Amino acid sequence: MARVGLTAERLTRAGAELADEVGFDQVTVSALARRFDVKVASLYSHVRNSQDLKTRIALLALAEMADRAADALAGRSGKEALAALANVYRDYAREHPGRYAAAQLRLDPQTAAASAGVRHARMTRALLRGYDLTEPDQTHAVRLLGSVFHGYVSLELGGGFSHSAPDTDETWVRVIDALDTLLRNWPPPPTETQG
Amino acid sequence: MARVGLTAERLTRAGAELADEVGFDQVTVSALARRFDVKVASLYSHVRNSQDLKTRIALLALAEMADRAADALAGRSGKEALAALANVYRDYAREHPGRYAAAQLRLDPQTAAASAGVRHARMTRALLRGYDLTEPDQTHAVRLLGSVFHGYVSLELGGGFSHSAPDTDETWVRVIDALDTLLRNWPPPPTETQG
DNA sequence: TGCCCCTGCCTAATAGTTTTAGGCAAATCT
DNA sequence: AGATTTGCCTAAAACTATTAGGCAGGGGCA
Repeated sequence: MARVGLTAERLTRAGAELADEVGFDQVTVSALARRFDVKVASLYSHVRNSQDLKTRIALLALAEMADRAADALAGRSGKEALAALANVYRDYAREHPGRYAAAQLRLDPQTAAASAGVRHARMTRALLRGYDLTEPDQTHAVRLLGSVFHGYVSLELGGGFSHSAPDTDETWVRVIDALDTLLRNWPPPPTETQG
Repeated sequence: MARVGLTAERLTRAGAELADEVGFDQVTVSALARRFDVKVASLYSHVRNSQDLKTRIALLALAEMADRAADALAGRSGKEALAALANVYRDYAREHPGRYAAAQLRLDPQTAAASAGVRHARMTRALLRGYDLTEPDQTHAVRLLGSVFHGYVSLELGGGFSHSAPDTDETWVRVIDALDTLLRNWPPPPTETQG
């Protein structure tokens, strides 16, 4: 009786909100059913299972971040683009900690390949065109940037930088500055050393 | 009957092994009881609850990593020390993915302050004495290194770098190289710009 | 050696989550 | 309106977490 109008999309969005409120690992089929004031079994017509639900939330988060990144990069290049992209991730994580955690979910290769994850990689690569890197070095740099962004954001979010001066905003601008410097002066591959 | 000899320490170690085998979030009081061939309730005399168990595993992992780091840093400085420390985290994460995940557990401030986490921060700072950084910049650099190490390791572990050439070992040495270069040429704080 | 007591592991019970199977009624189509 | 689809429900089984209380094994003591 009284159909609520559940769909996979509504469940995913509500799940994302729930994640931001109580943490991604607290997102449970039961909790979501409560939120819709509906019996638990009803959700299983729309999502295959708990894992499926979480995957959908992860994909939503990845897509949202990619959209923001695309917006942020439009019309920018060089350091400006670097800072804009960096801030996309950091801001998103602070506004949506649960979604950000969801985006870290390990996806199976098929799902990952079809996700917005590839857009992220492409955008980072596009950003690097503003610097002067040869092809293999570009990949190294993509990975470095991904590591710094993700590492910084997750440590900051996890409280790893708490209660220590100077504040994390200051560090953040200095880190971006440092990355910009580094990309401008990317060290050449070490020459073979003989044993 | 047949006392097995449970203690908090044995449970913690077994929990850590279990984490490495099946993943940290699959570490459950029930699974641990099964592993000791003991009823679930029996564990509750030794650990307060599931959260307590997980916290103990996290503390174990942090301590183990700090021990390895201390060993690795002994007698090294500069880039050699940087590479050694970086490899400690990466190697530990690859040998003990479950423990590494445990170490990411959010600890309450009290527990965190009493954990080996502070040793990690101290060692990173010690490493930076081999470079020429003023005090506030040292903190920024500590955070940057922590971000890169953690970010790289967790992305690599999560498959974020998979199936793309060049391989991740090569990127890793280039990233360390890049960090070394960066620390040698740390950009000065930007001068105030007027609006 | 025998007794006592403590502690360790047990049984029992409650509660929450996940998942499947099958039913009834509301919405939709003809 | 009648038929069909489909959305949400009840019921039930399995697993996890946690608490309360019981029994017996092993160490300490005479």
